[in-house]
Amino acid sequence: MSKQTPELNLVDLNAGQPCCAPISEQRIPAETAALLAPAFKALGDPVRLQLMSMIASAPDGEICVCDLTPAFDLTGPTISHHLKTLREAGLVDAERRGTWVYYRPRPALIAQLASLLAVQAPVG
Amino acid sequence: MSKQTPELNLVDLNAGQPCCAPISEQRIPAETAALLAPAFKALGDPVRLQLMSMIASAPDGEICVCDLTPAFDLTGPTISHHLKTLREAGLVDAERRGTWVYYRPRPALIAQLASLLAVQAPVG
DNA sequence: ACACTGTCTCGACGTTTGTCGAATCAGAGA
DNA sequence: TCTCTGATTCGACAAACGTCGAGACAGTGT
Repeated sequence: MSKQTPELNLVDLNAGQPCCAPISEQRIPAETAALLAPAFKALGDPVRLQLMSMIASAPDGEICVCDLTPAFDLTGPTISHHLKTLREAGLVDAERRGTWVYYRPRPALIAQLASLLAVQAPVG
Repeated sequence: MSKQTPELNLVDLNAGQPCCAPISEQRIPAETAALLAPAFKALGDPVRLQLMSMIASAPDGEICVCDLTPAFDLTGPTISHHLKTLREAGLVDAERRGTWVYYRPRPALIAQLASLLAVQAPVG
C-alpha cells in the first residue's frame, strides 16, 4: 500500500498552488473539468463523503481502516472499494503499517476543489 | 420552468447559513452526507462541471441554454438532461422567458459545499 | 390557424456503479 | 511452518448513468 496505485498522476497538475479561479469568476476549460470532475464524483456518494470526512477529521491526521469499517452497515470489501475510489481520485493516501492500513487526506486536491467552489471574492 | 421541479426541497436544510463545519474539523453525520453527496455527484461529470462553471460565471448572473448547448459536442437532449441533474441537485435555477430558458446559480448550496471542503481553520 | 424555433420528455441502448460472497494477499505470532 | 486476523482483489449482479433519436411542448411571428 506504500506503493500507491500507479494511475494517481491523474491529478498532479497542481503542485499545491491555487491552480484555478472559482467557477463564479471564470469558465473552467474542458481539460480542467475533466481533471477535477472525478474528484467531485468520488465525493458524490454518501458513504465516501462520510469516509472522507472521517479521514480528514482524524485527530492524528490518519485513521485505520479498522476504525472506518465498523461505522457502516457494509461489508469490508465494499468499504475497501470505496476507499480505493477515494485513493484513485487523489483525495486520500494509504499506508500499511503491520497488519493495519492507515488513510490520510491529501489536502492539496481538497483545497483545489474548495477554491473552485469559493464564493465571489470580495472585490473581483 | 418557473415552476421548478418539486423535489428540490432535498437541500433546503440550509437557509443560507454556514450549516456544517469543514470535514477536516469534524465528521459529518450520515444525514448530512446523504443530503450533500448528490450535489457533489452532480458536479462529478465533466460536462456538468463545465455547465456549472459557465452558469456561475455568466456576466449577467444568468445564461441562456442556447448559449450553453453549442459549447459541447453533445445533442440538445443530453445537455437538457445534464441541466436537469444540476437543477435537481439544487445547484442551479431555471426560468423561461419567451422562447428561451435561462439558468442561474444557487449560491447557497455552492457555498455550503465550499465551506465543507474548506481547509483547516487558522487555529483549529 | 399555421409554421418555425428552442427546450424538454420519453424510450432505448451500452456502460458504469455499488454491493456482496468467495478467494487471495500481507503481517503477526505461536 | 502453520494459523489467525485485517485488508484487498475478483467475479457476479441489479441499479443507475450518459447518450442518442423521435416526439411533444411552449412561444413567437406570419
